[in-house]
Amino acid sequence: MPYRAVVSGELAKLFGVLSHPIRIRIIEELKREDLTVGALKDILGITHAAVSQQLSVLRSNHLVVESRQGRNVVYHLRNPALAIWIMEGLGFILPDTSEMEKMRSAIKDVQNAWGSETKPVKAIAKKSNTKTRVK
Amino acid sequence: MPYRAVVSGELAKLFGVLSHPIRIRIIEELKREDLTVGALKDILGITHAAVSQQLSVLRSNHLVVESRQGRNVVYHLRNPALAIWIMEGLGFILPDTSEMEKMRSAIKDVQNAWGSETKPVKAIAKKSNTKTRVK
DNA sequence: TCTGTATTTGCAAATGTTAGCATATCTAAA
DNA sequence: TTTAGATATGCTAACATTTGCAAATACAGA
Repeated sequence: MPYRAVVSGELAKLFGVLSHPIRIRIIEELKREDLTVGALKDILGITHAAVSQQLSVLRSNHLVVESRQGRNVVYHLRNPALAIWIMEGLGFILPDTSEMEKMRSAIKDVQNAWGSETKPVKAIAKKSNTKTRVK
Repeated sequence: MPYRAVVSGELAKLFGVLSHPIRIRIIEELKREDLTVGALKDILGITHAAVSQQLSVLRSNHLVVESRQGRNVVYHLRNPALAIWIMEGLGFILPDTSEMEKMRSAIKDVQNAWGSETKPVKAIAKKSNTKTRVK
C-alpha cells in the first residue's frame, strides 16, 4: 500500500506551500476579495517582486487562479474553503507561555475578523516578513 | 493591527512542522494508536535516528506528547483532532494531470482507511521517505 | 494607425540561510 | 552491559530575499 507515502507526500507539499507568513497573508486577503499584485503590495507593505514570487508559488500549486483584466492581473482563491480550513489550524497552536496571553487574544481577534469579513460572492472587483522555520 | 502578522507567522510555523512526509506519516500512525520510537521505526522503515529527529520537531511544537514506560518512550497526539484536520487538507490538492487518476484513487483509499481506523476516543489512557519541497 | 512611454507583472540570477540525512557518539533504564 | 532514544556534526540541496531586466498592455500624440 504505497498510497500512504504518495498521499503524505502530497499533503506535505501542500503544507510546505502554506508554511510562509506572506503566503498565508495573501490567502487571508484573497478570502475577503480578489486582488491585484499591486493591491497586495500595498496591503502587505512589501515589494511587488516579493508578492509576485509568492503568488507564483501559490499559482503553480493551484491554490490561486489568475485572470487578466487589462493591464492588471487579478488573483482569486481557487477554493475559498481553503481559507476557512487554514484558520481552523489555529486550534492546534499552543503558544509559548511567554507570549501566551498575547497570542490568545490575537487568535481571538483574527477569528472574529475572519468570521465577519465574509467575502461578497462578487464579480469583477477592481480597486485599490518574516521568516518561518520549524526547529 | 499587527496581530495578523503574529497569527500568520504562527500558522506558517505550524504548516512548516507539517510539511514533511515522515511527520505526516507519524501523525497518521499515532492517530490509530500510541506508539514507541521503535514501533514507528519498523512501520515507516527508516532509522531510529530519523524517527527520533522528526518526533523532536513534533514534540517541540507540542503536537505530540511523550511518556516514558520503563525503557520505552511512548508517543501520542496531544490533540487527536489534528489528524482529522490534516486529512481534510486532501480536499485542496489538485494533482498533476499525469498522476491525476493515480492520485484520485490514492486519496480515496486513504480517506477510507482513515475513516475506518477510528481511534477509540479513550480517556487518560497511558499504555503502550521522501523529501518535500515547494517550488 | 503607428510610435513612444509609463505601468504592471513575471522571470532569473546571486547570496545567505536552513532543513534533512547519515553517521557516530552520548544518556538513561533494566 | 545491553537496549532504547536522544543528540551532535558535516554534507548537500532547497528555500527566501533582493536586484535587475524583460514582456505585455494602456494611453497620448502625431
